Amino acid sequence: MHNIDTLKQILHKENLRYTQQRQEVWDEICASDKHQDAENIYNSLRKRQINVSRATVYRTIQVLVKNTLVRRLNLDDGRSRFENEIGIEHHDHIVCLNCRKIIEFMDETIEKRQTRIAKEQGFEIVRHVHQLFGRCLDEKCPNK
Amino acid sequence: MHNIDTLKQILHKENLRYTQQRQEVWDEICASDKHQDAENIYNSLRKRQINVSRATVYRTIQVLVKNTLVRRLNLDDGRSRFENEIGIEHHDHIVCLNCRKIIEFMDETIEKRQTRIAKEQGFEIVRHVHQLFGRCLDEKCPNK
DNA sequence: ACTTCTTTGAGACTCAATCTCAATAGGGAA
DNA sequence: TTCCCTATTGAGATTGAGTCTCAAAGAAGT
Repeated sequence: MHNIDTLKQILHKENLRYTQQRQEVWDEICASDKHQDAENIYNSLRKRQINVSRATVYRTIQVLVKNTLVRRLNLDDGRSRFENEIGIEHHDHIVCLNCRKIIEFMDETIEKRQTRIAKEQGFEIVRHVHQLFGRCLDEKCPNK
Repeated sequence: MHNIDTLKQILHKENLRYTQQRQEVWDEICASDKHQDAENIYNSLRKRQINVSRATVYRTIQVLVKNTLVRRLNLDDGRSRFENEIGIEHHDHIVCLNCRKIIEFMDETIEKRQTRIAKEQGFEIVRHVHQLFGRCLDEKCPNK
């Protein structure tokens, strides 16, 4: 399938070998639209009887992030979270401080303005972080 | 002076005692417009013959951040940086990936749009993170 | 199947940050 | 000022995400 080729392609480019473990880590990240951390990914794989070590999970994620198959999110809670970045349009995140629900957003005006602002300051943007932390109105949110 | 009263006020509100160490940590953060990390703050104080432990630096910073005398910045390099937040107008940051130079920016349009976007999604924003990472054109930047 | 070189896994290690607990020091009462 | 009570401090232990080490296992070309 498509995901296998994508992975093989970047591993080849990086002079790395195609292995079962790397495929499984990549599959796991693609399979979930949740924003999983490394430990979640490791546990999900183990639960499915797939032998893989924490070290391999972390090492594989590094390669995937470097090649923009995966995006690393830092939501200020001490661990990185990961999301599939292939075939996904760019977006930023709104996070509920109570229930940790994550909503994605994207605003063309903001994107353009930040590019212009950086340019005015003599910067060329490589990446950006834009996160809105707040409280949601969800029924199930402990917020009430 | 003004900074002493500010600190005494919030310590009183938090039912905490006013101590020399807490004052020194707060002074050190106010004294620098650099975005220092906890280790920097600790070292600066030690260099000035001020006895204070790492534990106290970290503990004091927590109180200052909780009471918005100080802002915590997470620039994705594994440690928090801190800046005085008293009497400073709100701003976000542009960071050079090569020389780590930090420029502050603020855009009213972006601020308003993000508030509206969050509201549309049923969120009330408590705080936000907006950071632009890129490469600067500075002469001294190893970027060249 | 053979050889070579990469990858893997278990556990050691790193590093920022937090915690522990005995010793120290605010600060109100007298 | 001194006493007393309780919070704070400091040194070092601990935590936890993430990285490193190195012997054993595995990919891939011949």
